[in-house]
Amino acid sequence: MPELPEVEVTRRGLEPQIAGLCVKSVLLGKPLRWPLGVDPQRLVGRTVVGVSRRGKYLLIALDAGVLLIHLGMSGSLQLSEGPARALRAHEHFGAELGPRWLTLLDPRRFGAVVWADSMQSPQVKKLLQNIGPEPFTLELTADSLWAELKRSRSPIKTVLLAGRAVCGVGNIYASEVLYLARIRPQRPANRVTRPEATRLLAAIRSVLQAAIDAGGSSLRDFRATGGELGHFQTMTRVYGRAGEGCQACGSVIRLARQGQRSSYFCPTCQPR
DNA sequence: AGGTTGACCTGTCAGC
DNA sequence: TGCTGACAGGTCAACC
Repeated sequence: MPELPEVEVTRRGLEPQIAGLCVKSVLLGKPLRWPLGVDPQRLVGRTVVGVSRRGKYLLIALDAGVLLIHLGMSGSLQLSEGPARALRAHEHFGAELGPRWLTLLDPRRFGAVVWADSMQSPQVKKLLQNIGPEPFTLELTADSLWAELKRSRSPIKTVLLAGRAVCGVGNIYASEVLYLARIRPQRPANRVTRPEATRLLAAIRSVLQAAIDAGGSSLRDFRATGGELGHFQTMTRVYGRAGEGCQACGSVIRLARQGQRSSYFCPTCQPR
């Protein structure tokens, strides 16, 4: 589930609540995508310095080392008051931070919790090396985005999901972004025009910012760290709306399969 | 090398 | 009610 907005909503909720707190205990549940990479006991005694984000990874910086957390398809972090307690169903990581208890709830277990001694560690570099520029950085421009798109003949939707041209755009927001930019998801990336690249970058920023402001999308189970549901899913213009009328022109929104993912688009507003 | 496909895992829902 | 298959927000290794 979690795309960049959900991860960012999580980060914003988490950082002020855990910065400065000391790790008192750690519990592990079933294995996730990768092993933790450290004896949980070595985390005990460390202090949280800050929480940042790179793409869809959350980075919890400790006074020694860093925890990388990925929410996968179904993960969310929950923070509650009170001491450590046993992990419940689908909770696969728990950390007692000062007076609080942080858990990763992830039914499908596509998520990850990885410890590294620093951001320079080979494992961290490997995990983060293929992540493209952050959507809100100034170094990402219509020109640089267009140059990246020129390099691929794959469908533009596929290229957005790959995260090399720009990171953080997942399956929901890719459909929304391409609708706003008026580009058909199936269009080969290298046939996106320069004016379209300008619209595309504006759409990426606009859609992701709106989703962050809305607290993310809670299609099934996403919740912010305090348990709040996001409501961007009620604001989508095409995602999940096959058969409905386009808000702009009234054409029937279509569903197409690309790879194993669903894409939604307006056949009139988004030319091939 | 770039592009495509399947695999990972579990829950939910529609259809029979 | 119970079974089966399709589908779900993301990567990543293995193949053409």
